[in-house]
Amino acid sequence: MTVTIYDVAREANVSMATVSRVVNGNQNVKPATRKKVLEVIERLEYRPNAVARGLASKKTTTVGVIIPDISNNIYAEAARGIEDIATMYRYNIILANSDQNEEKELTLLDTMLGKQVDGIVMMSDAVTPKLHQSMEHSPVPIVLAGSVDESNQFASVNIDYFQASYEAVQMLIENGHKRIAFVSGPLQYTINSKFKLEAYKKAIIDANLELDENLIVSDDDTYDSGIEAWETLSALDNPPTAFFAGSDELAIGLIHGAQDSGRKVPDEIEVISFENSKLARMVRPQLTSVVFPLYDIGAVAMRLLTKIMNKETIDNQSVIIPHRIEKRKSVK
Amino acid sequence: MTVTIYDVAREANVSMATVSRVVNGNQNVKPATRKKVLEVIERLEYRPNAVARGLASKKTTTVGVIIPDISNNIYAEAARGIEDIATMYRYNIILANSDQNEEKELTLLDTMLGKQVDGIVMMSDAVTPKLHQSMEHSPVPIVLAGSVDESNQFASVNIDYFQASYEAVQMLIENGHKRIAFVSGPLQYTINSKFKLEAYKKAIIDANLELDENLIVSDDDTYDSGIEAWETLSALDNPPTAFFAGSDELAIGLIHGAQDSGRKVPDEIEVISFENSKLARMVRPQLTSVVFPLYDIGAVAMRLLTKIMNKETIDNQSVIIPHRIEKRKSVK
DNA sequence: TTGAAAGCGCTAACAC
DNA sequence: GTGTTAGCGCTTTCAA
Repeated sequence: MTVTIYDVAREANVSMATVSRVVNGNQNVKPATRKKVLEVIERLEYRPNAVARGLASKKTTTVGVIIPDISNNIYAEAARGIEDIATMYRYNIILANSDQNEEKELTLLDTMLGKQVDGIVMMSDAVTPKLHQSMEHSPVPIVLAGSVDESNQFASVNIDYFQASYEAVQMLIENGHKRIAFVSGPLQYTINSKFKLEAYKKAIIDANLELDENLIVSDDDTYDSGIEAWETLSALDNPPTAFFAGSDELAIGLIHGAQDSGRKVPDEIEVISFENSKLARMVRPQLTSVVFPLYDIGAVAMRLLTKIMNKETIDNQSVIIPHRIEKRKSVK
Repeated sequence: MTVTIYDVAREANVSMATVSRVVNGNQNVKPATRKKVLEVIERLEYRPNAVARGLASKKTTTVGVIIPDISNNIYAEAARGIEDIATMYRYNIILANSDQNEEKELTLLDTMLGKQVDGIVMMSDAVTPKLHQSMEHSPVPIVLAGSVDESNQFASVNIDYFQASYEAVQMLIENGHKRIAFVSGPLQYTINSKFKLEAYKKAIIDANLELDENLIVSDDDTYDSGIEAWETLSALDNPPTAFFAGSDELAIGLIHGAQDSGRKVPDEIEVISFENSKLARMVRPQLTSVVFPLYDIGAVAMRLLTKIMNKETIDNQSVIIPHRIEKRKSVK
């Protein structure tokens, strides 16, 4: 029914081996033979079976991608970067959502390894010990994208979250603010707890400002949480006049909260975000934001993975991409 | 090196067939035997090779997903719906972006079929004749998600775009507007040209309003296009007072354009959108919008695909999901 | 430059 | 209940 390599071999009066050679671009085939085989392939509409090929060659030219949630813009952006580079190197991608749930992450890892992927790009906001251990046992290379493994044992691609956050808070400090809040996503996420928060604290302390725990709020990274954060923080006896938001949605929530209670941004209230998604330009005032270049991170991670799969020597497993702050109108 | 079914058979003193049976949950295995095998599997950390399994069984438990662009929220939402249901039925997903480019769509189809996917979910804003033909030749089932095939030859999941659009325009008409603009995404997309636009025209004509071609603007579905559309339309001698926007970004661009030139929404200008992404709640005023339930469409499409792959009888290949309009503040 | 043949790791009759 | 065996469709030595 389906045409196999054997069928074209027979029709072309050559052996399977020869057909295999022309299909795989092996040069050791006489041009005339190649031509003949190619014609038969065309005529029979032969399409190589990648599964059989994978079994024989032990390579599937597909990589696994485990991300928390594809419907979240930040991860979708990274996924696009990963897929673009994968395509460029002729890999396909098996994509799955973990919802940042350790058990799912473990199952997915196992499933993908069962499917014999040649490598894995992983995004996880919290590399737990168990996950870490499973990853160590992987027979194929894994690279972390926009995800921090504190043991520094895996290949990874990130920006300098601490430095970027420090600069963001500093910008607010330089504008004269004494009461600066940090409105964060989940503190279970390594990046939030170990970098953004720590950088916030250090910037405050370095500037001899009072570090007030009441000014640190954490919930999820959503718009509604931003609005809520505004409400609780603005109700303080001595409310903040500036905000360092962990995400664009949080920042927008904060801004809308402020505006809805008649405060002017940035005249009275200043907000700096950490993300710079396309949302940043779609609010008034437009967001000043640390740029978290997810597309690039995904792309670089995938490129790194191809190198490792290809056994090229890697100079640096822990890639740090340069960051910058995009200045717009939510900060003076 | 890697442990195979043969290794566990040997260690457990049973045949490969028996191991295969326990791995596949076949009931014809004595409990004691099963237990013994399971222990060996655990001890040896045996992980079945899905590629070998796929070659032998001719099923890969993976489906292909071809979408225009995963970094676009609308498609990401659908992808999430697809993946959730796929996971539920133990399928994995090979995801690829077509950029709505016919050639890429064709190549991707071919690649995925080569990888022996068991089925395909396809999103394409324009099913061209060539694409149509390739899809017809697919040896595995294909279902269209949020995509219209006018021949109605393939399984598909959609909403009633025409009716939904008609209702949207009608809402504006009922609010007394005489000059209503249609600000659309690309008119090459079937949904835009055959449904939204046609419904707009019919609603205008049915209400005995003047159908003015100057009020029909098409570019891409972006925020910036929305702003531009505002600029060109508001510069008209007899500018529109209401807008039917093809997407949330377009609607937000329109609103910001209006607000930036001092117009009040919805007091002076009313806008209704077609999408209802989470952006709809993140603008002031919040968007009134036709809801385009992409997550559901993806989920239902995948569910439909599982049924077809499973050779269940399908009562209706062309599923139409109910639609509704979410009323918020951009329309009075 | 080409062919023969031995797997790759598993499933699925079929036999016992 | 369990084992034997013949593939699944291809790659990859090894010879010629």
